[in-house]
Formats: sequence, C-alpha cells, structure tokens
Amino acid sequence: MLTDLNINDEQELTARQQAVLDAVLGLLVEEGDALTMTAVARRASCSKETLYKWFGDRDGLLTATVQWQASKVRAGNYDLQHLDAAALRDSLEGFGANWLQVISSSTSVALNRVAVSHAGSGKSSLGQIVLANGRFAIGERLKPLLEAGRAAGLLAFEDTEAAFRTFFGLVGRDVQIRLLLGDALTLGAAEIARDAARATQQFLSLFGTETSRPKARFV
Amino acid sequence: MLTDLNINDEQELTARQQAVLDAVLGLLVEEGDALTMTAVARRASCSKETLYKWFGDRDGLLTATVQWQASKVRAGNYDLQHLDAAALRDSLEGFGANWLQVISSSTSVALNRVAVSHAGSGKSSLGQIVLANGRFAIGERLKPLLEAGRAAGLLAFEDTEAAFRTFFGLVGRDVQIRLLLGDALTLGAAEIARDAARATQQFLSLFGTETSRPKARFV
DNA sequence: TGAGAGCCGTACCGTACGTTACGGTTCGGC
DNA sequence: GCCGAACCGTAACGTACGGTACGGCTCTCA
Repeated sequence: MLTDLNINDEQELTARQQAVLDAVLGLLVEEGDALTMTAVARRASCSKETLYKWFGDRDGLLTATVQWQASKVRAGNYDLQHLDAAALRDSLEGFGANWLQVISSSTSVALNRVAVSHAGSGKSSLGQIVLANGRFAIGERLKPLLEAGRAAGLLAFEDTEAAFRTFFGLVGRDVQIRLLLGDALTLGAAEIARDAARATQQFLSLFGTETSRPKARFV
Repeated sequence: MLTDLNINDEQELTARQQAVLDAVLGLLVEEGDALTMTAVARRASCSKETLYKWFGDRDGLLTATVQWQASKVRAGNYDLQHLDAAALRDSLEGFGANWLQVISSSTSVALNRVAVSHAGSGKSSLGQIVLANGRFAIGERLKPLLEAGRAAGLLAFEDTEAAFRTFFGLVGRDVQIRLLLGDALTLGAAEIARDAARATQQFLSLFGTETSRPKARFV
C-alpha cells in the first residue's frame, strides 16, 4: 500500500509552477476545498488552460500542491552516535516540538482537511499521500533515534512501532483533531516547547531506563 | 463558544424522521460528503420536498444527522463511590475501549470527515457539534472519574484537563487521523481491549500513586 | 363518504463550476 | 522582421446538484 507513494519523487517544478502551487496553498488555507480553478488562475495570474496543461485536472493540481508542501517540510536528522540521556531528551523534544509546529500550522490544517475530505469520497489518493508524508514519514525518522536510544541502554521497549505510537499520542494528544474540526486552539512557541518537554518527560517515564528516567514526577 | 452546542437538546424526531437520518448515515458512510439530496430521498423512500420541509436545507439535514448519531452514542456513567484501584482501572479501561470503538466505527469516521470538510469551508458548525459531542463530551464524562480517583488517593495530578488530555492521547494515539485519512486500519474487539489496557497501564504509571501504580513495566 | 393534510415521485429551474476553446500578447530563435 | 511556442484572459459548454413546484395517492377525521 504505502510502498512508494512519492515520499520522494522530486518532480522538477519550474519556479513559475511553484509559484502557482503556493497560490493554491494560500487559497486552500483561506477557502478550503471550496477553491475553484478560476480562483486559482486569478490568484496565480495564469490561465486555466495553463493549469490544465501543467497539472491535468483539479485533482492533479491538488496532488501536486500536497507534494510540493511535503517537499518543503523535510526536516534534518539527528546525531545517533554519542547518544546520552541529555542528547536523547533533546532530540525527542526537538521532534515533538517540530511535529506540533507542523500540525498546528494553518497550512497543515488546510491540507489535512482536503485530504480527509477526498479520502471520504475515495476520489483521489490525497489521504494516502498526506499519511505517507506525515504520520509515516516522521515514524521512519523517529524510529532510528528510539532504537539508538535502546542500543545505548537509555530506552527499554520491545516493539519500536508501539513505542513510537505512544510518543506520537503523548505529543499530539487531541490537538490535531481539534484543529481539523475547527476548534480555536492556538499553540504559541512557548506552549509548543512546554508540550514537547512534557511529552518527552512522560515518554521517558514510561520507556526510560535507570539512567534516563526522570527522577521527579511531573505533577 | 462551546457553551450550548446542543449536547442535549432532545429534538423530538418521529420514527420516520429517524429512519431518514439513518439512511443519511448509511449514505454518508458509503459516499461521504458527496451524497446528494436526491440520493437521500431515494434511499429513504421519501420525497425531496419532505426533506426540505423537515430539515430546511442540506446543511440542516447533515446537522440533524450528526446530532441524531450523537444521541445514540451516549454511554452510561460509572460508580464514583467505593472507588478502589481495581475499579479505577476497570473504569479507565472501559472508557478507553468505548472511545476506541466509537472512533474506529465507520459511522464516526464518515461523520468526522464531513465535519472536518465543513469546518474548512466554514459553511456550517458541524465541526463544533462533533467536537462538543465527541472530544469534549467524553472529557466531561471522564473528568469526574479522574477527580474521584484523586480524592480516593489513587491518582496524583494537578490539572484535570491536562491529565485527561494525556489519557486521550495514550488511548487514541494515531488511530483517528489514520482512519480519517483513509488508512486501512482495522481494530478488532481484542485489539481494542488490549489497547485500552495498555493505555490505562501507561496512564497509571504516570499518574497513579503507590496504591494504584502498576508494579511491573509493560515491556 | 368526502374534505383536507401529509407525503411520494418526478419534472423542472437556476446556478456554480470543471473543462475546453479561442483570440491576443510576449519572447526566443532564425 | 518573421515564425512558432508558451501563456494570459475570457468566453463558452456541459453537467451535476440544490432547491422548488406539482400531480396523484393514502390516511385521518368529521
């Protein structure tokens, strides 16, 4: 299923095409799936004929937009050597904060909404693409860190996937569903940092070893 | 905001009207937001004129459907007296299992998808209604249990809301977003029970006191 | 039994939007 | 300067669907 849903097929887009997709992103944030091809053409100052020539149809345009946004989000990796308790904690906090920042951005909310809608009508694979570039992509990025932590004797778990999913739950909690459903939840930088620290602390309480487990409880 | 978004305004629906709304639920599961008024009328063996007379417009029909479904989900409450460690654990597991069952049902997935779509276009308050009857309703139902557990010396936390959100995250993890995005994730009864037990165990590890905290770690 | 209300089935209307077609403009190559 | 390609702006087409109107059927109640 999720084999090669274009996590990485660098489609070469001209600057002009990227500008068009950025216009789509903007409209998506403002109007959601209700955006019309006419509106896109107007916003991007291009003709509808060009849109169809470049992207095939409305669905192709949205797909290209999702992949374009995904290609912008790729984050850097971490140093898996020299892992001690402090470095592990910092990396986990970094992951958590980055993830919270992504899912709480208006762009992510808008794209996820569109993908969810389309997953309902089965009229495209936007949902799969978003999953592959979101939930599963960070899973693949985080798991090496977890396993390095285990190898260093800092974490104890059997199932890497299960451990990751727990971390995912501790970080995200109800944030994404609330935002998707339109709750007026705003996450500032300070709040994100605090949440990521809390989630990390909880995760280490659950999966840490003597050397990495927090001494104090977090109230 | 969320003050009185009809968590409970028992709209008296005739049996016929309920049958119509059940038809809408079925169509929603099958076709998502793409359902047409004509399709509803055909499925429910009623005329479009009747649909409009009863529910006003398409939006009113969907709103009534969401509220009708919500009214079916209300679960029973728990015994907050005589709370010991075992009873607390059982209640938490029951909550978790019930919640997992709800969010993994095709009906819930379909309704949440529709609500998410509409939240994007801002064309109705379906999102708020789903939030009020979903995430926030279970919050209000679970918090008394958490506070009773604290009063009985079985739990230790300061912020009830924060404790609830952690439980929410531990139970749901990535399930809801994956289902909404169309991942082929199926939760059987056994899996739900196991997940609820794991989440409860983890929650008690984090917030339990000497008398309720699990002795063993969960691998 | 007959009048009226409620509802079914269907035809109809208006509109919005995806898609296509086309005339006009710019620009690089010869 | 001329040609063709690419692209812009806009008009036009076809369709799908929300919403309305209407004729006919059934059931209730006086």
